Amino acid sequence: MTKKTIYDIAKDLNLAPSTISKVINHKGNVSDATRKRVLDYVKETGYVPTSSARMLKSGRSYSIGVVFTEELNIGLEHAFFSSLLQHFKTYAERQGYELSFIVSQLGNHKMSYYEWCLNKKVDGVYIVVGAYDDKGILDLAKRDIPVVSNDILLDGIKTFISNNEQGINIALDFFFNEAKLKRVGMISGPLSSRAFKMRHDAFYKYFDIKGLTVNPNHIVESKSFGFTSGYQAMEQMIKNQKELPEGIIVGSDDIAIGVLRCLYDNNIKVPEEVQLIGFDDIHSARLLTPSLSTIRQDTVKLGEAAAASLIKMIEDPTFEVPQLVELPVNLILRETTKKY
Amino acid sequence: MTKKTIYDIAKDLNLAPSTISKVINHKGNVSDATRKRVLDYVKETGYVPTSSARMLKSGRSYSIGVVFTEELNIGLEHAFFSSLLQHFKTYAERQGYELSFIVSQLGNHKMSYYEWCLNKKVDGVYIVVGAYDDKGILDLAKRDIPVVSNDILLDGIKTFISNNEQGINIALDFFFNEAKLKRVGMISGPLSSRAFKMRHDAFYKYFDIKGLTVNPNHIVESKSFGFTSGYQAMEQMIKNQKELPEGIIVGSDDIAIGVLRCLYDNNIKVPEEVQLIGFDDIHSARLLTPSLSTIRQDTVKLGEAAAASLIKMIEDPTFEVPQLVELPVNLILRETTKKY
DNA sequence: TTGTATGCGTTATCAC
DNA sequence: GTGATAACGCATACAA
Repeated sequence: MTKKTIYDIAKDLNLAPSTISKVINHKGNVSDATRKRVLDYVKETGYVPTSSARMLKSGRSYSIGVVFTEELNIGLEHAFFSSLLQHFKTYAERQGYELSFIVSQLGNHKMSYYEWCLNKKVDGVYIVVGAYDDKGILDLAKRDIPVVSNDILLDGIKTFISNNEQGINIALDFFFNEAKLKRVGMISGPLSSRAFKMRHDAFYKYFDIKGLTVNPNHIVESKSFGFTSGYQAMEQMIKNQKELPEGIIVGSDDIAIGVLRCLYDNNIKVPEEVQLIGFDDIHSARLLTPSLSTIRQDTVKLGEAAAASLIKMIEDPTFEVPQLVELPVNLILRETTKKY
Repeated sequence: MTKKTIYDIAKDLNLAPSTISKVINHKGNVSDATRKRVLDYVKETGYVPTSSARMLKSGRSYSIGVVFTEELNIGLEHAFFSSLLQHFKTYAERQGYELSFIVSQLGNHKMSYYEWCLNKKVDGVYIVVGAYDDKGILDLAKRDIPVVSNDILLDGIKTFISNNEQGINIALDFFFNEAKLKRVGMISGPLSSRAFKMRHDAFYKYFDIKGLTVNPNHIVESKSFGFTSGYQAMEQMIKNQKELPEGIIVGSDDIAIGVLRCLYDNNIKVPEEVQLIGFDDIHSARLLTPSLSTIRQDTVKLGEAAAASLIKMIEDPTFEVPQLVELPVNLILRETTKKY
């Protein structure tokens, strides 16, 4: 099967190519009769315009470039970001947009993110995960192409993230007001990551406002994003002193899973001796034993908000999107915290 | 910034557009001097050919369409398939190919998978997960476009999957020969899925060959793919009789996690009373407590083999790929089995 | 070795 | 309301 063109259609229908084009694009004046003839023919034969020709002519592509920086090679296996991408994708596709991963090599041409965008004529860019030292992203942010992100905070990029401070606050409120704990600590993620930094700072701010003092032995920074570094961070906290915190907030669920295992291996009962609250609510959080209490980020809303705004920006360049949108989170109480 | 064309370059350099094109595509005869002039200019200005024009002219796109059927809406959050996609993607990108999710609507045009492929002029198709009742996939398989899959078995699609029978065999060998168990059962996934059916059949075949008899009370089919259905399947097996199997093979890790929890809730010790072997080795299998023994599928090799073959098929249409390639699996012993 | 001309399938601007 | 016709940016056969 070789592809039909509007020329073929025009010939078959005894019309001019331009008329076909008008019908397909709902433009110009065409009589109802011919319109129907064309539409019927199109439906019957399943004709679809060739996008490359259309792109070439119109400069639009109905496609969105996706930047998914592969931190530590976890890439799409990283549950939280996969989920974000999943929901962004679903929303965008419903609006008729297609997603393409941005790559830095096409055929045998090397190129920057921005060049790639120019080249593929993508309408906008979605950064799921990005590194702050990624030159390509810095460059992209300065250009006039619409860019949204669920991760990175940068001038020129519209960011949709969770309200990290609120999350930490409700978790601490739980520990102090509900659970009436005295000793509360934190195992944060690597502070080079903005989100972890925000959670870490929110923790200190809360203590500050409430007039509490942070016990430095109860604060450990996990060196990386995963299980192993979480395990090590907890080991370190155990070594730090004899008196552990009664409650620990962990920077992310991924890290919390390592923390949980370390506690188990050291025969420290959760939640009886130590209560744990993670962050994210990744899929496996509820599957663990004990299942993980955590601060849930709404990946559906996060992904959809990013998608909706990007599409608006694309379709109406005058549309103003705030630089930063913070969505509320909520506390999910499971088995790593006690019932009150 | 408006995009430069080979025309602009030609003008700036006092050359003909075609000369520029030749240099860029490493074709035809160009003097070293002019080649260098052009190359330098290109490097300096960061010129990149417009892909739509190039596609329109050459009919190639250096891109691969991805079908990722969203079973039960888990989509990219499904750890096993995400992992497959991840590795396929990495390999394909290294070869200069780009991945695009196949959608059924572009702008305001509805279309079939195949029409989409024609439209986007993708060079080939990769089906990560597909449903057998998906008309679009059935249609695609009949066309002359190269299609590979890591899931679905269909004429016209080259499939790369794990050797399910081998997996079941080594697991059963472990239970019978190493662990010397007498009672071994299975909680299979939904048999409507080909892979689960293969694992289920391999189980029976093994018993048959060894002259063993299957205790029907020790076989349960999980109704779905996830935690909850695994939990329910195990509950049912417990209700079935007083004497549980000493060893259970579970159709997938996802299901096994539910099984594990059910055992925990019923105060049945793993691995002391019941030993468990899952299938897949998803990322979280090793993070559980107890960590899950499982039959590991090599998602790296699986994804890469599919990518490598697809690209070969694209670049050399005469290249013959076997209809089905089965890759070896291996048994990962963790904490849901005893040490021997 | 280099330049010219043509066409890929559309869309858009005009005449008719 | 409809139909020529010229771009869009590139690749390629062919002429110079």
